[in-house]
Amino acid sequence: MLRRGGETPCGIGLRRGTHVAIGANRKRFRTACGEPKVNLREFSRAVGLSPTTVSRALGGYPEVSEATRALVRDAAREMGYRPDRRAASLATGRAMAIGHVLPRARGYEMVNPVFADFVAGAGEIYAERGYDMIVSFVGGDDELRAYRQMVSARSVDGVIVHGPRDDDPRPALLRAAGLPFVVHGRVPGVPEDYPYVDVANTRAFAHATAHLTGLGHRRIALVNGHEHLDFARRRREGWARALRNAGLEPDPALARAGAMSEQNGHAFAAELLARERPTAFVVSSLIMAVGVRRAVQAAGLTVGRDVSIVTHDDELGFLGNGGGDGAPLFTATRSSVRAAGRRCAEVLIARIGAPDALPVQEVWDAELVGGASSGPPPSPTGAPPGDMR
Amino acid sequence: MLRRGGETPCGIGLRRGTHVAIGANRKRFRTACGEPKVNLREFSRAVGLSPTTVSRALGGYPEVSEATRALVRDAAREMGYRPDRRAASLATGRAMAIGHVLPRARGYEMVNPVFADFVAGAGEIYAERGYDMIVSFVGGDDELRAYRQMVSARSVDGVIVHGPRDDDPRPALLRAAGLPFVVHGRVPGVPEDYPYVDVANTRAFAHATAHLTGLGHRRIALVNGHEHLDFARRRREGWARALRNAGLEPDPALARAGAMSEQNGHAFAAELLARERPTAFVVSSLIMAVGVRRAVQAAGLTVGRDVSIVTHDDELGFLGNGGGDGAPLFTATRSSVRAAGRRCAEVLIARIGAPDALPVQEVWDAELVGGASSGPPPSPTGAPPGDMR
DNA sequence: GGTTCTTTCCAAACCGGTTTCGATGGGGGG
DNA sequence: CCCCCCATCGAAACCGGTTTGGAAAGAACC
Repeated sequence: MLRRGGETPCGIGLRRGTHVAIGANRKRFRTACGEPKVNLREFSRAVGLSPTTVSRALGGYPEVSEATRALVRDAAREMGYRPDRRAASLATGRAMAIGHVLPRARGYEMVNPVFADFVAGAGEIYAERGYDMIVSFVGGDDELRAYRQMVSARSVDGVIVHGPRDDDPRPALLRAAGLPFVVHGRVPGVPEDYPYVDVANTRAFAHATAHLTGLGHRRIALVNGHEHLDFARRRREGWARALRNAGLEPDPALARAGAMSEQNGHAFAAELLARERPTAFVVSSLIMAVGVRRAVQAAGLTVGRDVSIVTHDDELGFLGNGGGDGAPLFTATRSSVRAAGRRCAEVLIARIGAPDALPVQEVWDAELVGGASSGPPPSPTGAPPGDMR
Repeated sequence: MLRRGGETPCGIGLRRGTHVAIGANRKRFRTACGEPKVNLREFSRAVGLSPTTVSRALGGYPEVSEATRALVRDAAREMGYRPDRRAASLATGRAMAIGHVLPRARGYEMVNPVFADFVAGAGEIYAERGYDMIVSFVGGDDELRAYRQMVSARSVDGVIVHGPRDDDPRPALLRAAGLPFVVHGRVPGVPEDYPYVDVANTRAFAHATAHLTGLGHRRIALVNGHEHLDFARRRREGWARALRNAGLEPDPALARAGAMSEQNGHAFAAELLARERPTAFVVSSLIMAVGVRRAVQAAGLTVGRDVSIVTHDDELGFLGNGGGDGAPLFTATRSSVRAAGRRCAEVLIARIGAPDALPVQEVWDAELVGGASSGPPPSPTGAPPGDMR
C-alpha cells in the first residue's frame, strides 16, 4: 500500500503544501471528523495562561496559586480538555498502563473464566489510580512475543504474570528488560526473589483431603487443572500429602488433570466413577465441580451421601457456592480470586513507584467451609452404593 | 507530594543541571534500571543510516531499496529495536488501540462471563492486526466518565459498545466525539444508523418457545437477564410472541429477570416451581440454566421428563453443552459469542479505516439444537408431576 | 555530453504534552 | 529606601517517533 501523501484517519486525502499549511489542514480535518478536541496550546491560549502554567495547574504542582488552579480546572471541565495520554506518556516516561497477557489453556481455545474475575479485581484498582489495563489473549509461541512487544514498545509500566508454570521464561525476560512485574502464584524452580500473591494451595488441598479422610473416605479422586501449572501441582501435592498422612498411598489412577471446564469435570468424574469407584472427589474449581456433580448424578448417585465432593471456590461472581441463606452447596476451600486481582494490582503499582524495594510476597490461606457436598462414605463394607435409603 | 526535581521511574533522585546534562542523566538512569532500550536515533546511527530511512524501512514504505530494508530489519531484530508505541502513536495520530468498557450487572459486582469470551474473540483479531486492547471495568456513573476519558485522552482509535440498553447515552456521545464504534447488539429507541453485530434474539426465543408449545407445554416460564438490556427485552418479546401464536397469554408471573448468574437461575426457578408450577423453562444463558437444573432436581423432578428446559448457548469455552459425542445436554439456541467478538473487532477496524463507509449491520440467526432437556409435558391432565415412571 | 527522470536518502518540522531554568513582581526586614 | 526572598508564571528544551520537501547520485534519453 502506498502511503506517501497518504490519508488522515478521517479518510480524506491530504494535499501537499508547506508545513504550516499542512498543520492547518490537519486541524481542519480533525474538526471535519467531528472531534472537538482541544490541545494544550489552544486551551492555554483560551484561558490566557501559558502551557506551562496550565500543565502545572492540572498536574497539581505547587507553583501555581490556588486561584489560578481553580480557574484552569473549571475551564478544563467546561471545554472538555484533558491532556493527550500518549503525549503525556511520552514526555513523562510513564505509560500509565499495566499489561495482562492472558494465556489460553494448552491445546484449547479456552480462556479460563477465573481470569475474568481476577482481571476485574485488578481493574478496580487501576481505575482508582488512573492506570489503563492492556489485555492480550495469546496462545503458545505468541506469548513471549506479546511480552517482548510490551517491553520494547514501552506501552506498559508493568505486567501481571498469570499462570506461572514449569520452566517459565517470563520472570527472566521481564527482569532482564527491567519491567516491573507481579506474579499471581509462584514460579516453580526459581528462587523466590520476585513479588507475588498466591494462595496456599498445598495446604488448602491437604485440608480438603484430610477432611475427607477424617470422614472415613479411602478412595479420594483428584480432579485438577493442568499440572504443568504451578497451582495445580501444589494442589496435587496437598492431596498426596494428606493421603499419606492418613496412611494411604496416592494412586495416580485416581488423579485427572486438564483444562478447568465443566466438560472436563464431567468427563474426568464419569471415567473415574466407572473405573475406579472413588467415594469422594477433590476438585480444583467450582466450574469443574459442577461437571463432577453432573457425572455423579448421571451415575444415579447422590452428592454428599453416596459421593462427597470438596472443591476449591474462587468466589466467582457468576457462579456462587450458595451460603447466602442456607449452607454452602459444596464443601470448599475458599479464596477470592477477585481480591487477589486487586492485591496484585496494588502491589504492582507500588513496585512501579519503587522498583528496588523488597518484593511483596503474600500467601493467602484458603478457608475450608463446610457444605452439603461432603459426608461419610456410604458403606464401610464397600457394597455398591446408591440403593440405601 | 512534591515532585519538583523529582524522581525518575528508577527511584533515583535527579540532580539539576543543564539540559544536555539532564538528557545524559536520563540515559544513564535508563540503563541503570536494566533497560537496554535503544531509541531510533541511536539505532539509526548504529546502522549508519538516517532516522528517516530507518523508519521508512521498518514501516514498509517503498522509498527505500530492498537491500537497505533487509539490512535495517535484520539489525532491528538483532538489537531488539522496536519503535516506541507512544511516540509512533503521537506522530501518526493513530493510537493502535481499541477500548472495551465492560459494564457490571446493575447492583451487582458481577462481571458477566459472556464478556470474557467475547473479548477473547476480539483479542484474536487485535493480535492479528497489531492493535492493543484497553479494557476498563466500571459500574454505574463511572461508565460515561470512562468513555469520555478514552475520547479526550485519545488513548484509543475506537470502542466496542457492550450491552446496549434503554436510553443508552453512549452512541450519541461517541458520535459527537467522532470516535468510531461498533455495538454488540442493538440500541433500543434510536435509528439503526450505526454499525452493529447482533443475534436474532426475538426470533431465537420465539423458536425456543414454539418448540415447547409444540410439545404441548402451556405453562412456560422465562428466566431472563436484566430487561433494561436490549437483548433480554427482545428475548422476552420472542417468548411472548410464540405464546400468543399458540393461543396462550404470556403471564408476567411466569417471567423473572436478573443478572445472569447460576445463583439467580436457581433462585428464580425455585421460586417459580414453588408458586407457578411451570412445566418448562426458557432460559437466557447456559449459566442460568445450570442453576435452573439444580432447582428442578432439588424439587425432586427430572429435567427433560418432568420439566423441560430450553436455553440460549453462547458456546462458552469453559461451559459447553455437550454434543461432542452424545446429544447436547440442553435443547438450546446456539450462537457463538466468541465469533461475535471476532466479527465486531473486524468491523470496527474496518470502520476506523473508513469512518464514512456504510455501517455494517449484521443479525445472526441462532440455531435451535435439540438436546435431552426438552420433551412433552409430564401429564396433560395437570396432575402433579414427579411420580410417574 | 547535457538534461531529465528515478531512486535513495536526509534535515527539519511536526505530534502534544512535561519539566527546567529564568524572569518578574510584591512583601518584609534592616 | 534598598536589598533580598518568595510566590508565581513563561520560554524553550526535551520525549521518540513520522512525514514532508528537497537534495544527491545514478540511469535513461535526446
